[in-house]
Amino acid sequence: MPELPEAETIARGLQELLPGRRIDETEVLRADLLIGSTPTFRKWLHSGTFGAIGRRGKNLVLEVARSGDRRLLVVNLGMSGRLLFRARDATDAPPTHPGVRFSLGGGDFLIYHDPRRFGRLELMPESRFAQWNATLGPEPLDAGFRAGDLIRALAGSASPIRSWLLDQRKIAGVGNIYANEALFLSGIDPQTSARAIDAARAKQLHGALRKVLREAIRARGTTLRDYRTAQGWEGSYGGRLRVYGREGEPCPTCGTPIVRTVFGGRSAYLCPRCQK
DNA sequence: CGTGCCCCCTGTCAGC
DNA sequence: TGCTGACAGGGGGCAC
Repeated sequence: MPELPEAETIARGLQELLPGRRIDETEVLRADLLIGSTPTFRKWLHSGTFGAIGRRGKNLVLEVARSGDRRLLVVNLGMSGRLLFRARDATDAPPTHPGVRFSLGGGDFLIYHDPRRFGRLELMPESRFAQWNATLGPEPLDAGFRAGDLIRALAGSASPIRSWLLDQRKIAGVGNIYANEALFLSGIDPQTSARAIDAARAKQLHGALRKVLREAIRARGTTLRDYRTAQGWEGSYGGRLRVYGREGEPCPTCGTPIVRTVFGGRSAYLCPRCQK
């Protein structure tokens, strides 16, 4: 579910709510969501204090400090995960599938909710975090990520470009929605081999990726079904998607009906006229 | 090592 | 109404 814009939106929301809050207790209702031992997870977090909240790719990164030590709570939301701040005076219905509940004192909670349980939480010491961080590709919105970097990276791979974009080791944070949208904007067929994309087209792809990711962040992400911000709100980018989920609808550029194909086990949406 | 396929799990919806 | 199959934003493991 959540790709870079959704994770960024959640991180920004939590950054307003969590820093300085102490964890009184951690309840693990679904141990299969954790990487590592549940008792260690609970014990270490007990009396820890949240610091800065950020994101790496599609993952949320929550700093926790405890008696001079610092660890990173890394949360991957899978397809249906939510990381919700629930205030003491919340009146809406509580989450239906809570997996981990952090008591913040004063009756406030941070709740990890995940019906499908594809998500994972891992509490990482600094060294482990550095090792994990190194497995992920560059951040597409970083100023240091230049068109030239993308052009060089594409040259080595025979994979279809859509599959290449989904590989988190190549670029961090791009998922199926924004890969399809960026390929539409740059006029590239999703099945094109990565190394068959010339420099001019790759430069367009670089710009398109940054454009759609920035637009989506401004709209607080795309809610198709499960995604919610930390405050429980839906994202509004769904109505602005150009091709994703729009099989049979007219291409916004030329009016040709959008086509859905399946490869690599997932749907690709494209305009057969605009994307060659 | 790179790549493609299957599977993890639950909920929802279309079609019969 | 109720059953069945397809499908969903992700990613790890395995065979080739």
